Amino acid sequence: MTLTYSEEKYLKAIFEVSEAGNRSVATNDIAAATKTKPASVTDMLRKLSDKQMIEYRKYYGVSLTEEGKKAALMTIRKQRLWEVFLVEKLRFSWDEVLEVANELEHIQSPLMVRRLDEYLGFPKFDPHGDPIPDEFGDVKVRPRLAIAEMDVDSTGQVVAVKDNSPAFLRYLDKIGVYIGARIKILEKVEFDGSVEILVDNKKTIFMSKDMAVNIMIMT
Amino acid sequence: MTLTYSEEKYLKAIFEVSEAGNRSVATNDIAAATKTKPASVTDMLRKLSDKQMIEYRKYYGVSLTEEGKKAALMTIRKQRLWEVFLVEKLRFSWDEVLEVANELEHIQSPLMVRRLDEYLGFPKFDPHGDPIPDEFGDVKVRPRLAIAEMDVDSTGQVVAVKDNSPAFLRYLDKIGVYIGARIKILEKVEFDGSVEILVDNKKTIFMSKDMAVNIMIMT
DNA sequence: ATAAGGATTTAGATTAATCTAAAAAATATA
DNA sequence: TATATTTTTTAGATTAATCTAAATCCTTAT
Repeated sequence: MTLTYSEEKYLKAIFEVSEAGNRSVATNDIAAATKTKPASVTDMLRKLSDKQMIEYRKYYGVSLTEEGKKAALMTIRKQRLWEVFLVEKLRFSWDEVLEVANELEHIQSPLMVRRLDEYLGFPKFDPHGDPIPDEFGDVKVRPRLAIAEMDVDSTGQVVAVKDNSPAFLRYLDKIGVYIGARIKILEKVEFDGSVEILVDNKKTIFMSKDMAVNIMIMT
Repeated sequence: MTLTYSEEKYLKAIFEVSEAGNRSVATNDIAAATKTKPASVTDMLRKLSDKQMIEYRKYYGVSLTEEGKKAALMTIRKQRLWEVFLVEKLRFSWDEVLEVANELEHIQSPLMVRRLDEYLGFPKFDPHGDPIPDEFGDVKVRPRLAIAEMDVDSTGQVVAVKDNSPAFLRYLDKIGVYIGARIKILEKVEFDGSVEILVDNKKTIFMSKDMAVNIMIMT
C-alpha cells in the first residue's frame, strides 16, 4: 500500500494524539496536530478509511488499524533517525531538528532507512529521548515519570521531554538540563506544583509545574 | 522567491537540457526530461515566466534568467551533495543514488545544506564526476573529452559519465570502469566508431561508440 | 428531557499539477 | 511556394489537498 505525503502526515498525527490520550481520536485534535481545519480532516479520514488504515465511524472518532499503526511507526522511525543524523552528524541543536526532520521523514527508500540506521549505530532513542521504532515497528520502552510526579529526595536521569517546541528546548539548554542529566528533587511546592531540583549534583534550579510535567525521568 | 517542488524540478530540467545543447530549450525536450506532457510544460512555463525565472516567448522556447539559473544550480547542488552522502556514508552504489537524490534535493533548509557540505568535506564532484556548485552557484570546470573524441595512444583519467542510467552504470561496474580509472586508447575502428582501451594498465576492453561518447576523460 | 453549545460532517469552492483532444503556429518537404 | 508534418499552445477535465459556510449530530446543563 503506497501512501501520499499527506496521508503519512495524518497517520502520524493520529498515532501521536492517540499516544497522548485515548485510543479513539477526535477530529478536532487531528486538525490541531496537522494544522488543518476539521473539514479537511474529515475528508482525509474517509480516504484513510478506504485504504484500511483507520477504523472510522462518523461522529465517533478514529483509531488506527494494525496496518495504519505500522505505517505511522515507520514514519516516526524515519523522523527520529533523521533527527539523530541532524544532531550527531550535522551539529544541529535539539530545537532545530523538528522542522527539517518533518520533511525528511517522507523520503521513500527502504534501503536508505536501513543504511541510515546502521550508519548511526542503530540508535534506540532520538535527541529528545523518544524511542526509535525498529524496522518491525517495535519500540524499546523505558519506564518513565514526569518530574512533577516524583517524590522529594528521589533521584533519576532525564530521559526525554514531552514538549519539543524550540522555545522549551532552548530554555532547557539555557538552564543546563539535557538528556542524560542526573537530577534530584529538593522540594515540591504544594500550592502551585513548582519544584526545586538539583542538576548533576552541582546546580540548583527552580521550575514551574508547566516545566515539571514536560521533563521525563528514569529512576 | 519560494518555489514549489514541481517548479524546482522544471527549472532543473531546463538547466540540464540547455547544458546539453543550446541556450533556447524546446517544450518537447522539457516534457521528455520531466516525464510529463508538452501541454503540462506550457502551463508551467507560464508560471515560471510570471515568477521571472525564465525568459519565455510563445512558440520560441525558453531560457533561464539569472535568478532561474541560480535556483536550478542550488537544486543541482543539493542533489549532488546528497549523492555523495549516499555513496560515501550509506554505501550506495553509483547506479542507486539518482532516484533517492531526486527526492532529497527538494528538502528546504539552507542550514542543512551548508552543514552537509561541510560534513562531506566540501566535495567538488559527485559520484558520477559531475561538478557540485558551491553556495554561490559557482562550479569547478574540468576540461574533458569523451573517449570517442580521443586519439589512438592518448591517455587520461575517467572523470565523469554523461549517462546516469542504472543500466549503463552497472555495466561500467562490471567491466571495471570507474571514476578515477586510468585509460589508454589502443585502437579506434573507423567503420563503427568503436574503440579498444586499456584500463589501469592491465585490462583491455572493447566498447561501442555508444559507450565511448558517454565516458568523459581528463587528459 | 430538552435546548444550547460544541464537534463533526457536508456542500460547494479553490489551487496546483497534471492530462487528452483540438486548434494554431512554425518548420520541413516536394 | 504551397502543403504536409511536427511542435506548441489552448480549451476543458481530473485528482489531491485544502478551505469557508452551512447543516447535522452529540453531549451536557438546566
